[in-house]
Amino acid sequence: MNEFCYRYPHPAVTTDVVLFTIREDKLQLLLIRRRNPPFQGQWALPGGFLDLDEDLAACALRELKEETGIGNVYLEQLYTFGKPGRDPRERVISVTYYGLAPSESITLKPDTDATEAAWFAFGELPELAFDHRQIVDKAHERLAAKLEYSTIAFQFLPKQFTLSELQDVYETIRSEPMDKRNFRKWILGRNLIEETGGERRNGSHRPAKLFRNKHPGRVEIIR
Amino acid sequence: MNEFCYRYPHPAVTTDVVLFTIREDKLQLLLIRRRNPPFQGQWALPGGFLDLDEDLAACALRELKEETGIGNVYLEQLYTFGKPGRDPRERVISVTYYGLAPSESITLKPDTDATEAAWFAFGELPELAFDHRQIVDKAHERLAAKLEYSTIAFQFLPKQFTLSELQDVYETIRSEPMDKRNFRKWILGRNLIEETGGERRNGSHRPAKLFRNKHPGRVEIIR
DNA sequence: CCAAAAGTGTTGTTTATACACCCATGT
DNA sequence: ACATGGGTGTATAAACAACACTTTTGG
Repeated sequence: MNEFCYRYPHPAVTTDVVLFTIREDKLQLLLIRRRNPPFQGQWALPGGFLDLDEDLAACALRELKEETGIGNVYLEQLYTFGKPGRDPRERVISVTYYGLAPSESITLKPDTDATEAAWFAFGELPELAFDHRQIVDKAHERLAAKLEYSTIAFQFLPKQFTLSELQDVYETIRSEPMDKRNFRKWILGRNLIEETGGERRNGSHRPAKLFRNKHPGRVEIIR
Repeated sequence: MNEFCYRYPHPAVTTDVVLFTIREDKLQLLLIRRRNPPFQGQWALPGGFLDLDEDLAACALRELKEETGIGNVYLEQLYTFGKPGRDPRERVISVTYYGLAPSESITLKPDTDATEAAWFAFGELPELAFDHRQIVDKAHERLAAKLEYSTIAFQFLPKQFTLSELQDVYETIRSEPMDKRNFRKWILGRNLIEETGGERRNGSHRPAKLFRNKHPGRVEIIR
């Protein structure tokens, strides 16, 4: 007990993750229900304490995996929150990440750290533990900004996707409709995607051509 | 000695600051010479350990003040660096900030923590301690990006400035010349600045009109 | 009168916006 | 045949880029 001693006081360091996806044409994010105090029973971002031999991003990925079963997602460092008093137990610095996952690739497997993990529509979030509401707002702000000048939108989609699906991503996050012809002209003019040759038959209507990201895995700055 | 004990290991948390200014038509940044090991005698970013009751930004400002005598500058959180091994003593998480200061307002008063503080041209930096070179590069990248879509450039200038001075800021950071007429059309069309009515007589040539930022203190997103 | 930086418009090109109909498919 | 989402072009407006000479001052 209390065996880790230092000559000067040290804060605790955690990572927390805001993981977005798009389901049912809504922007949703992943929360876990806390099984321990403080804020026991309340919804919170997945996250936890940094291991001393572990990189920050690795910690974020590990906690996400442990608490929700989700791996293989795109994560990017968001901001570091550290106001004194944000955790009632001790001084905690939280290095936060945000991430995007295609809704297909995600299966929830809640584990020991959390009693429950679930997706919530961004517009219908419950009250969150700690200052997590502030973190969520910052993540949303960053996501919306980055949509406009990077290829981050592709991270919401599987390897192959239709132009309508891509447009849906933009419309959902911007929460306003876009003109179909202008959108297609714009995205095709960027030289970011190419036809796969395949098509998707999706119901009683004309099949849609499938596209792929020319530089998958990498989020690039455009404009 | 070793009186601060925890049940789990805690990393140390520091803040480091990349402070830019423009002098002699060059982008310069502020370094201190380390007076203690590790990296004793090498140049490094101003910064130091977080006090447990102190906000992160306050820590950055305090260390900057203590080590260089500079206060009252615009600081913005940059990124958090925490790779294991980046400090040979113990695990250290560094929450970094970058800042901009008008060259007029800065007087260096090196203090006890550092033997020396000095400005270096960005293109002629000495070898830096820790991973500070990486931090500097990230700060420069962010500064250059932010110049294009925010009003951050004003932070390099005093309250009143001429359009040529403002253009010099843009040209210095982008390191390429801009067309004078297009620049003036562009910046005046943003509705960000206004004439003060005064003018600056600066040598044997026509005096320049002085302008001021309409919303001083606030860095806004434009475009 | 000379040197030096301040100031000022027009034109062509590129990029963004507004807008409506036909196409291929499954039932 | 019809309902459904997929696919396509043109015209106008706005933003950007290229470009050179006159003005005011101090010495």
